Amino acid sequence: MKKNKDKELVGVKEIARRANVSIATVDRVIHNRTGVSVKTKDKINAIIEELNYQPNILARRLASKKILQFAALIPAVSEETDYWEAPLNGIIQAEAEIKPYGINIEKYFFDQNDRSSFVKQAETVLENNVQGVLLAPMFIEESKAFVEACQQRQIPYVFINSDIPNQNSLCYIGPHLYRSGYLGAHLVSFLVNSNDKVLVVNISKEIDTEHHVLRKEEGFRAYFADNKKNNEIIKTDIRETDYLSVKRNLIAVLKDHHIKAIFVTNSRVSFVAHYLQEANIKDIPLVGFDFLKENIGYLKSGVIDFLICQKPQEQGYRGIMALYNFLVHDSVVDKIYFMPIDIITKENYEFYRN
Amino acid sequence: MKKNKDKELVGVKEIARRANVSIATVDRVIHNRTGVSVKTKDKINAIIEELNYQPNILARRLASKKILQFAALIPAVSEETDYWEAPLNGIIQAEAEIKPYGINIEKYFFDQNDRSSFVKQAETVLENNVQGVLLAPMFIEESKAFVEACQQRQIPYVFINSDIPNQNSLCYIGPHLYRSGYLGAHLVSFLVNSNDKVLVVNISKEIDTEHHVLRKEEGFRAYFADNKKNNEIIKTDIRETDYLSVKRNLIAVLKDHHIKAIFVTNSRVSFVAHYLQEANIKDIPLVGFDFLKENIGYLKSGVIDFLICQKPQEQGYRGIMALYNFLVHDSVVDKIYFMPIDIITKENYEFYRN
DNA sequence: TTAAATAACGGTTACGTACCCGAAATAGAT
DNA sequence: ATCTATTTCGGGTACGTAACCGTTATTTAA
Repeated sequence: MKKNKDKELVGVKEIARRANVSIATVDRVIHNRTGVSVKTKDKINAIIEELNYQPNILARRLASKKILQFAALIPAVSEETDYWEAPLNGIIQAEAEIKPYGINIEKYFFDQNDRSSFVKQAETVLENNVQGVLLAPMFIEESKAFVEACQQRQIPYVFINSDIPNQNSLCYIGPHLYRSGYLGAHLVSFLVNSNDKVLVVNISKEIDTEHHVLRKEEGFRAYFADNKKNNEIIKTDIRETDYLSVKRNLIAVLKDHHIKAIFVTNSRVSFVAHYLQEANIKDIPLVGFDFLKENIGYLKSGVIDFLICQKPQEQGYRGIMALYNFLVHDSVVDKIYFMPIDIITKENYEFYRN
Repeated sequence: MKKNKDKELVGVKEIARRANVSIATVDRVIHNRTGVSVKTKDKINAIIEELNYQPNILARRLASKKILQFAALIPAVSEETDYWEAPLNGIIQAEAEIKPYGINIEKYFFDQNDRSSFVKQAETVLENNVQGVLLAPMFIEESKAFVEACQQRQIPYVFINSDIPNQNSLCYIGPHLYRSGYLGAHLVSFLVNSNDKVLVVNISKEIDTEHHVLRKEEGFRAYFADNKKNNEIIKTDIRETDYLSVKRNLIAVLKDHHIKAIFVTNSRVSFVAHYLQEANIKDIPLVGFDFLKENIGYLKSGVIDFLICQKPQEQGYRGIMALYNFLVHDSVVDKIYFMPIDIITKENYEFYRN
């Protein structure tokens, strides 16, 4: 079974010749359109199989003037957090890369704090008939409804940043939340002694539905349990995302407990850092998430010791490329692609790429 | 100055029409071939400028049957270390991605311990006239000679894994050695107390010329100096890369000094781990480099605490893509692309991509 | 002045695929 | 058997660019 390296320039023309039919007929079976008898269809398929025919993508995309339309349905960058700037940049990067090959990407932004804005944008996506969708399924039920509509229209869709299992998505690209919390605990354990009290801080308007926050905390606690560390773990939920609320809450908790390290389960860690700096508290190590500008600032100044990051930009990039590879090269894509769990410190942040 | 979004389908035909010349003439000035008067040439160039003409890559690569030949000149995977398997995989990955667009990559392997094998392979590259070269310039002088030959032939070349500055390479893609040693020291500092003795281990046949090893040690020491830590830093150079030599050396050093942590400056850290395990030494933390199978084994079992890694696979991938983007899309590429300095632990290694 | 060489350019085909349009073959209806 | 549908298929053009080859205009040499 030797490879036919140099012989791999078989095209529809050769297939047509061997099958004693015209190019048009071959084209019909390739795109399994109607108008071909079963007999010739089988014959042509056999030849395609035998020759291991690979369509020339260049010629294909050149000939078919149609350009593929992708939709990216993600949260808008808000004043609250510019986290979503990163995935957006990844999407833009992918767009630049595959635009020459006839792909266009339309972005649809919704408000993370407003379910209805998601629904509205989702409807717009369906109206502008697109061939592929990338979305951040933050609102579970609404997302389920949306992807069902996609399924009916045979539109493939990929999830990024958080997953909804068993929804027939083309794939999920994002973090393993539990394990990132687990790693967070590992890092914290470097910074405390046994029996030191540790504080977990959740800052989110919708803590109960935000699986991000919940699963990370779960992983965090699991680490201490698994490693038989008996540090006491205090926890505080802060449901208002403005600085003053965070501050008020922290003052109360730190007064009640002699905390030796703080773990913040999301990117709002900069609020905590802000408070620690303001209160001139220097002996409480701080670990949090995400490569945001403010967070990096506190990392540089030493207020934050570790940031855990999961390449949000690459998530956007890979999400688009998954659609592209599936639709254009029709290659198979991994159902789940967990992003690496990166550890950012003062010493390596300048080399990090989100 | 509004973008001409929908109007971006100007081709040579339109240019020819506006310039009152034939398509062929336009083609001549685009590829600045001879046979065009200065006057018409200028006119056509002006129109190209004005219309912001972007050649259609699909049509271009389809029409010009010529396929670009790239050469990858890297060390062979040896029994000593399979480090170079990773860059090779990255190269193969890039190859698969751009093969449909008419790029072929020939791999040339040399023996890291044999300069002459490098020279020989380099000559072969020059004979098989290629359009772009990716190389690991391990042997400085020989590499300089080679890239000079490339320059004469107008062949662009990129360095990976280690750099030789001021050699007009298209770019360098690889680690910042000094900073990775610096980070290594930071990690070690988590594992020791002040005044603990720390051991630096260099394992390499050519320590004096291996800037990898040297610059990392430099960065390592700098961290302790910068942070006013007065841990004593012992250092041992092991110039034989077999396990027994390493073991003998370690026994001697550990007997003379009361070492509290070990930092190995390259991927041979598994030898040290092997010894620590064999000797049943469990209280000496170990930090080293690279995501190799043996290293990961010791990371899992807890003998190695941290691995620092710089995505060798991605280095290969990006190196090829730099050539591709330069030659096919003629886009500008960054002169230097430092890889992120990744921290691998027991908790996140499964998600790491080399 | 004429032939020859060179410069400047146009016509045309080819690349591999998509798809329209019409022709031939077959089937069905009367 | 004749006529109309329908199925099945081939011819041909288009996509945007590359490059060969031939033609005309211009210059140089003899």
